[in-house]
Amino acid sequence: MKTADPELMRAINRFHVMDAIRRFGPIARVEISDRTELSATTVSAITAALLDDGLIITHQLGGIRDAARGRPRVMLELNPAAAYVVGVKLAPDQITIATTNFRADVLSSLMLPIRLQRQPVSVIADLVEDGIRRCITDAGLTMDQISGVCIGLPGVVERVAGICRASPIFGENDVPFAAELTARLGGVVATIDSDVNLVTLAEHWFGQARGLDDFLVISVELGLGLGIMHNGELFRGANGLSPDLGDLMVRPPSGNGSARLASVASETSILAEARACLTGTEHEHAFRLGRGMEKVVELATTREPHIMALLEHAGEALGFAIANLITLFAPPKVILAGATLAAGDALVEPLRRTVGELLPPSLADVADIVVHHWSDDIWARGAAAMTLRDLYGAPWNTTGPAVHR
Amino acid sequence: MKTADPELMRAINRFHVMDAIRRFGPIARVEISDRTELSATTVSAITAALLDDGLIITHQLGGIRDAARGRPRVMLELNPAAAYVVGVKLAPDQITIATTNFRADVLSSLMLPIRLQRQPVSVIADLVEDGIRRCITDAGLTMDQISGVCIGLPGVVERVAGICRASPIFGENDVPFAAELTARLGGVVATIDSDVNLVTLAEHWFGQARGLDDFLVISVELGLGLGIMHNGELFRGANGLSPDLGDLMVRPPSGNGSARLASVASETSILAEARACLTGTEHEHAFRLGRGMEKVVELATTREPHIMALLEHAGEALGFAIANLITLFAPPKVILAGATLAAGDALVEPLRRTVGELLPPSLADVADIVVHHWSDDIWARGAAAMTLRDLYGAPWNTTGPAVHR
DNA sequence: TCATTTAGTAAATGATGCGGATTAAATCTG
DNA sequence: CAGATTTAATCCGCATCATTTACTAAATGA
Repeated sequence: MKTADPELMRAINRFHVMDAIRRFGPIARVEISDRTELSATTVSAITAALLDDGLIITHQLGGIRDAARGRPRVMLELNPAAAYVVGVKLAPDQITIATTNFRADVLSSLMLPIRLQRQPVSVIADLVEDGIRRCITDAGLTMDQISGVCIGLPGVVERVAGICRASPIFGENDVPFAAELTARLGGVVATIDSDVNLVTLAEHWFGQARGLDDFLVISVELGLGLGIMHNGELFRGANGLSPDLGDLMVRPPSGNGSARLASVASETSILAEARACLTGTEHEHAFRLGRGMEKVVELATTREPHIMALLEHAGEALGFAIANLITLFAPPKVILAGATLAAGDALVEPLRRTVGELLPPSLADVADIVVHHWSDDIWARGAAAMTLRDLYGAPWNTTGPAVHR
Repeated sequence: MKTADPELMRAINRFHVMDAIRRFGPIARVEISDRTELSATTVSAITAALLDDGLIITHQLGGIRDAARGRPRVMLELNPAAAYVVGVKLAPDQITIATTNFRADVLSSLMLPIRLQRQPVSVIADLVEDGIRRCITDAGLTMDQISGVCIGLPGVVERVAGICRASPIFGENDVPFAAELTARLGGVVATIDSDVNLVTLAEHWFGQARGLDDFLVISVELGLGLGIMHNGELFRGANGLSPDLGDLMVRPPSGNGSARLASVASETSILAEARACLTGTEHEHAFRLGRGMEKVVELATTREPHIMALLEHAGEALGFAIANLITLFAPPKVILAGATLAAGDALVEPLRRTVGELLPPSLADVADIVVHHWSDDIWARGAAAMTLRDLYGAPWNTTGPAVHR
């Protein structure tokens, strides 16, 4: 049970101030005071401590002066150099890594197209470690300047325990991957999280859901993921487990029995089916080269009937699941993200149609379904943001209960 | 944005102390101090204020003395007479009302078997008002002693706005039922909430989920409801909407297309189908008398094939939905509640089997599915508890930031 | 009777947020 | 160009609160 003492008070208010500075860029103390509804005095005290700790910096010449009179505002912003973090995104066929500063600006990024599946955990950890070290060097930094590393991966992840319960990446279950990496990074703490949670946070911080406190993110990649933002907080299941959307059961395309969503609508299943129905055609070659998805996208633009039917089934299955999620959460926005969405309307149109058909009338218009095409390193940026989020809220150095120096 | 000030601190700690007293019955200050991790002094101060306000009372003669030496503990407990509240549960065919004291002990209860469907809102409000007044009188109280009224009803309810978005009870949507009743009760504030939320809270306070901070409640009555307890808090969708489980889409029994869960597994649908397949038999009469569910239960015990098949379909559909919910929330416990469960294993066994079949292996054992048969007035007790919960947390009289008198 | 033990309270201390007065730094005005 | 005005930020004093330390209360045990 968290007991409320003055220290907690300070921590809460400090977080609010940090959050306002992060969200509203260079911002004057008065405006922080307005937005947070804290008194000017309190804001002054907190920002003084933050400046003292080097977490924020002043930015004289405020630029736009709203009223031409009076003492000019001193703008405050995050000190980009206050901390550096690394974000990693693991996908079955590629590792993406990004180094960012305290403002979540990407300083360097790295993409390693490596097939991770079937590799032992230690090999994967080695690859990630090498990539992280390389990426840090690329950014002109050294390991001891790094405040934290966050690794996002598909599947069921228990963040607080640092354990990956199940993932297409690992052959085994219950992999303590956070500890595995922390051990390799010489004192730098690594955390893990579900990859969708990272996109969800990224959407909240930089993306289409800025300022929106309730929304869902559906990631459609080799696996399927669900991120839930609820009341401005990432929703995690009991024990901090992240749900795996692919494990949801849906109405199958054959119209008979039931099927796991992952077996109908994930990139993995789409590729497998596409390959099956294109065997013996001129297109088969692309699948052997690992260029299957490009071929599917290409054939979708030419409206190849088999592919269209296949994508329609996938879209309908996703629509079924999403309709149920909207029924449960009534979110004002649903964001679709992930590489598979390159297939475009052939996938998304049946999805929207199915959601429209299945949603109860009372919820017909609550959710705005949007597609967000993102570059790969943004996922890694989301991972970095996850670490920064902890740093912002952490009892930082002396910013805590006023250690006198 | 909620700013943290000393007053908030006090409110939080006061709530923790109240919660400890509520949960652990007669309890000494030392033990509160242990459990809440607040200092003995703080507990002393807070309990003094609570005593002063009459919210708790001392209970000398502590009873069991753990160590035979030392100054005896003074036990504290909720003052039953500190406040009285009324809980109401609306079902399509009956109104249940209960008056409780501050400890949520039921003082009087009332059950009105009235068919509410198709009645105009004002008529329903009149009926509820009359029932409330009657129930208060039965408890030996008067209206001005009542601190609050909470009405639970099936469907989609927006608690904070006091609006029922959609319900089988009302013919219309967006009914401002809370305002409707508050206007009739002469100053006593009425709130509304989804009926499952009330059971969920009741399970958390008095039921099978005491001390459990994550669990789901599935209510199977004329309608279907879902209650979610997450991190010790009732989970509500965006805008404070409560989800309606009946609107979820499931795999239909015919194995083709998809169907709304309510059309397969609610008591309404079960009765309709049972009536259809029993037309022309000796059993038909029971349905005309409105005794359909009793007849279904009776036939289930004799394993009548039609009924068994029907209940099996319903159980499978529920299992499908519940498997998906477990995938999403990974709750350690799922509680099934509601009148329809009287059908027993004919319904519950297929449900368990389906959940077992559909759950991904990684989640196979996380959730314990239990059935809870409850009497009707317990639902109303849950409604009362919902009001008490607000009272416990409210800035009470002078217990707030020390108004000097 | 008096030491011992446990429960509960009082006084002192320090952290915190807030309101009102004050200072700082610019523009406006005559 | 000097003083008035305006807006931003800070200083000072106060009230609240939780905590630590010392103390009192009320029982048992020797």
